[in-house]
Amino acid sequence: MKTREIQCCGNIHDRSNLEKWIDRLQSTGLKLTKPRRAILEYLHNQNHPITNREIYDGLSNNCDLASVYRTINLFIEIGLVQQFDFGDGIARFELIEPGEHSHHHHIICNDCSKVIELDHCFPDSLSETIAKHTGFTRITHKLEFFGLCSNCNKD
Amino acid sequence: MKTREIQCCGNIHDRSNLEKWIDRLQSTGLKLTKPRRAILEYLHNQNHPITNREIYDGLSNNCDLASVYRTINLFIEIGLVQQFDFGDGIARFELIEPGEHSHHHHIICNDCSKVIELDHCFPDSLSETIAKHTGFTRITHKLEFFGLCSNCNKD
DNA sequence: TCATTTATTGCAAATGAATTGTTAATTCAT
DNA sequence: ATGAATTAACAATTCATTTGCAATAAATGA
Repeated sequence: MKTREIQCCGNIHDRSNLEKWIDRLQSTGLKLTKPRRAILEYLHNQNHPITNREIYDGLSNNCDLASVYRTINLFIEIGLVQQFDFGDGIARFELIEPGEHSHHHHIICNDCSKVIELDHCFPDSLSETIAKHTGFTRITHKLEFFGLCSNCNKD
Repeated sequence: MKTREIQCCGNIHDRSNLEKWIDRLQSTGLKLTKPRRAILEYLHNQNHPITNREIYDGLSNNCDLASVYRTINLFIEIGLVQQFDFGDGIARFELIEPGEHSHHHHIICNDCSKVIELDHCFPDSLSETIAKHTGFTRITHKLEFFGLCSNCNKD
């Protein structure tokens, strides 16, 4: 397990396969509209979860804020986007690869809000134990880490 | 590690030591007002995290809603209360014992919203690994589980 | 290409959680 | 009991998010 550090000006994503997400959108039967394409492209250029307002601001005049909200909710429904909660009451969103292997969490600096994407997680055995003890099935989890980043840690 | 199942009509807390929380409140120098005492008592009678509105409704006429919000924020500041996020955009709160041993999470039914308190967590070594990999310090985490409870699982 | 159908957008207004300003009331120490 | 300081109530506000509706744009077939 390794950590993928995300830089502000870099991009860990393969930029060339934006088309893959457009295909995934169209394969659902939904229309490929100008706002949807723009939002998809904007999301694709990001390297950590962003808010609806950040999308709206980043797309100045291409799309109404309400449409961003509607589009993101739609993307979540069809499994294109995952929502993350960094504890500040503002939902954040990220394009998500299909299947299990996209599962990941983040660590957020309590001081400067820097975000690092993590590949670390606890073993499935924990969820299985909880399933046994509680009788719950189809168990998922939300997990985010918080702390002070190396910059903000300097006393 | 065992699971403490919470029943609707039972109460796992020792009801008699409400006084202990009142002491903790007064030891901070804050005034013990009627609303604060009522909120503390109401929290003490609960067995899982509750919303500000639930407190307000449960205290009909004893306290203004804005005062509930202010009081809960105060209780968080002085470490009497911990906030939990069940993913629906409404903050929930629970009285919290001082010290490490009160650390716990929950599993919430996606269907009926039933909540079970868990004593399970992953080992500290995970946080330590993340600390090493990211350079972050003072690492904490937010973790909640979701799934279908034994009642809602019946296909 | 054009018309038709249907989904989708933009705009404005509404919602709901949470916060805040201000004045009156209450707590606590004297 | 009295007075200073804190706190509560009330009303208004902020901010994220949702919704109703009329106008617009996308996909489909002629």
